[in-house]
Amino acid sequence: MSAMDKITIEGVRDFDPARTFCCGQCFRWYPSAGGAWTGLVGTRRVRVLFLPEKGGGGRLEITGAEPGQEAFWRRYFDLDRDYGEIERRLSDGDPVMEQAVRAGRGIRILRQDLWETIVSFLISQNNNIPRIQGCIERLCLEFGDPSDISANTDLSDREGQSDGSILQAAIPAPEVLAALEPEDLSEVRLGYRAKYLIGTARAVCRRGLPESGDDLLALPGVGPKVADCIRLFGMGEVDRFPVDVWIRRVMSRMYGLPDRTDSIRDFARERFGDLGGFAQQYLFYWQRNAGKNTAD
DNA sequence: GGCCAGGGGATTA
DNA sequence: TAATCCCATGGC
Repeated sequence: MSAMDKITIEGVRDFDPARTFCCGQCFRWYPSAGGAWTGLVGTRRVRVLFLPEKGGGGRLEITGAEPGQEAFWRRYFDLDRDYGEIERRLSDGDPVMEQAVRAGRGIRILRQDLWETIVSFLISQNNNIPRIQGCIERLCLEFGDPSDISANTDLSDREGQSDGSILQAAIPAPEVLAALEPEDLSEVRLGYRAKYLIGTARAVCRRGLPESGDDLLALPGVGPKVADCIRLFGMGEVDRFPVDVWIRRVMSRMYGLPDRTDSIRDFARERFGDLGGFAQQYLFYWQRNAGKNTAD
């Protein structure tokens, strides 16, 4: 482990870190100085900077990543998938998606750890993103293993000053959470989600992590929406189209659909097919940033 | 299938 | 100060 651990990946195309980290799929990436982003993946804290080059591609610098781990990061950022092709296919013949893709060009679907994804989206239910992030940070700080920091990955530009309370520790292991009672989590302020988290941790300790998406619905606190998020972000099922209030809003407004989850999911399966997950991310980001868009 | 409590906090009226 | 909303689920 060196103070200068860094991986550089050349020839990266169709990647916009800010959009990727702000499209609702992940909660542990924060803006850093100079357009970089600092995040925690597993126990590893890294800083990511994308440097565009002439010709469309660019160079991805991952500070704090161990040399030799390039394959892991290529997979995490889904770098071997052709997102330019996905953006073209979704835009073709669909003026709504054309706009959504234009607003969200460069979004990638991260391949996140399954347990982290389960914990994150259990907490996310009926909740807003800043508070989800706060809950996760408090949970990790109190019960998680300390972050593995091998290089300078300070959060030097968050709200203008560094913040020593975020990205300090990893998501707690299932065994750790399974041993808790809801009152032990009171300071994390999860509300009614605390009992879901503990119940799910106990189920995972008994039966292991779910291997199929259909097994997710047996976990306490996991319904259709949360299961779709876990399948899309944690199990690589990129055809999943999670329907939440933002998606309902944009779909009913732009496609004239009735504001009902079932009909929206049916429409998405018909229209987007195996690209449903990508379409969902462009639409979610577009709707969330409606009115404050620079790319459109 | 519809209704509503569950927690908490930010935003809006 | 009160009402409303937020990447829902579970129980009735």
